Amino acid sequence: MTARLDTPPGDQSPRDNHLLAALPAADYERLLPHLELAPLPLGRVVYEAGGKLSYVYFPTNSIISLLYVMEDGASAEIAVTGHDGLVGIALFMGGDTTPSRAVVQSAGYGYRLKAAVLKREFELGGALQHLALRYTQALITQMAQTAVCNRHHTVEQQLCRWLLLSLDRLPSNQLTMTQELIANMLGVRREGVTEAAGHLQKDGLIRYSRGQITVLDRPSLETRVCECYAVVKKEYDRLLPARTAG
Amino acid sequence: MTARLDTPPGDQSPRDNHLLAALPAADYERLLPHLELAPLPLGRVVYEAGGKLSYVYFPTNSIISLLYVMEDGASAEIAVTGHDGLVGIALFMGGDTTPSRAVVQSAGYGYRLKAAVLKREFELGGALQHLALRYTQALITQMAQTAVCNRHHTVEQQLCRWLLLSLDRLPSNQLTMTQELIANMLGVRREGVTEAAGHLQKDGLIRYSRGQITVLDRPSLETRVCECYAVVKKEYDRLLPARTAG
DNA sequence: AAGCGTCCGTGCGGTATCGTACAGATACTC
DNA sequence: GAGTATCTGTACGATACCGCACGGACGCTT
Repeated sequence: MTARLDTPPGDQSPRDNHLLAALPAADYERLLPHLELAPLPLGRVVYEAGGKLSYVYFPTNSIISLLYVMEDGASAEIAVTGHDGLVGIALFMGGDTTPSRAVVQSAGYGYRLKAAVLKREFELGGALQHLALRYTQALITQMAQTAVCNRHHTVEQQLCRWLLLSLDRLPSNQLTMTQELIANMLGVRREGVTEAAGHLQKDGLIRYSRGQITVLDRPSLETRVCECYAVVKKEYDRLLPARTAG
Repeated sequence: MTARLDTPPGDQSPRDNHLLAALPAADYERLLPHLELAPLPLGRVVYEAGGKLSYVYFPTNSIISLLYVMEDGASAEIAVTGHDGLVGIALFMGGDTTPSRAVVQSAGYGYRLKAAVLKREFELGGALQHLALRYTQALITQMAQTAVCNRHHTVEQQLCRWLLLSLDRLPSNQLTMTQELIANMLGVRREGVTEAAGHLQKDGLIRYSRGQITVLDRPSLETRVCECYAVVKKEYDRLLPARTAG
């Protein structure tokens, strides 16, 4: 299957990203000329582990995974970002690079900003700095909770968490993702995902077919998920602005 | 056993903390009047999950664990901080609090700064801001690697990682820590730690007795540890200054 | 409509870790 | 120096997940 973008660029606005949407008019307009719309097809590596970042990305309707790939090829998702955040925190944190990789998990679009432009804006100490740092703290919570979840919870619980985190960053209740890929994200066997997803399907929570997952019963999903999801969600809600109107 | 501090306060200097040590004289002297020496006995909860932080701590010879405790009481260590960093990043990140707890894992001392003082200094956008942000990025790497390690590596590998991370933050090759407590940190059973530590002891890498661990053969520990330790160490070395002379 | 690649389901033995229970050993207390 | 609390070692069945193998189902291509 070819990775196809399901939304035409015409529908996009930088304000679809919650961080950009929360900027005061003055800051926003200062950045606007520098914001480039970037198509983000499934599987695109936004930046490689250890590679120097030349842009930060503000996703709109796409989802980006932060993934760590080990020496032996095994992998694990560290965190996930969508319209609620940005990709490339290492730029303003001062390290310029990270040991993890950023890869498009759900195709869509985002706006990107040249590294130098972002750094300059960040150094002003204004709204963008505050938003970026608060977002980073939310991201930290997500990573911490991922660590806890990896230690203590079952594959099925983790799958529920993963589905809900993805759903929160998508416009519909449908996502395009094979079990193989989910297994890579969760760092488990593909068969483990098959089994867990089978349970959820049998109980009517989701429908699964050849890389298309439809969530049918979100409330039930939330009863099966571990506490990790709620902890992360609550922190995001607390720390970050919801999407403000146009 | 009572928690006893094994170093008298007289030996302490704020410059023993690498972040404080890296501050230019002007910045350092501005902070100095506000720095209070704080004894940090074993087990002391520096801040509680969800609680408001009133201080940031700059450990000197103590080690602080960031620990997440689940609803059912199970726990997992998210990251660890010593003379290389600071405790309380939520203050300058803007969230004021975090869902995890900070607890003293190895007794010693630290210097603390009132929240308001730290925030003010941070807002200046000077050396402290840069150092704090770079440290935060290093911490993020540690958390990410903890997540990966929890997913993919054995208890023995994780124990080695944990020992090495602790050792790097201590002046001697000896640490005071029961297997029970280590198990809480790693989020595994106490018996799992007993078994793993038994292997290491049998092979002469460590000596273990009633809460006293002596590392006898650090090089061998480094051959048994998973890649996670080196990844974290390398990022800390890259991002942060080593201790500069007094 | 035949062929082929991808994706999903299943089965089975192997292993790491869990939960529980208990016994021995070391240090502190009185 | 007897008693007690704490810490460490051991054992054993239960369980979740792994590694591997293979079969079947779906969908695209020609």
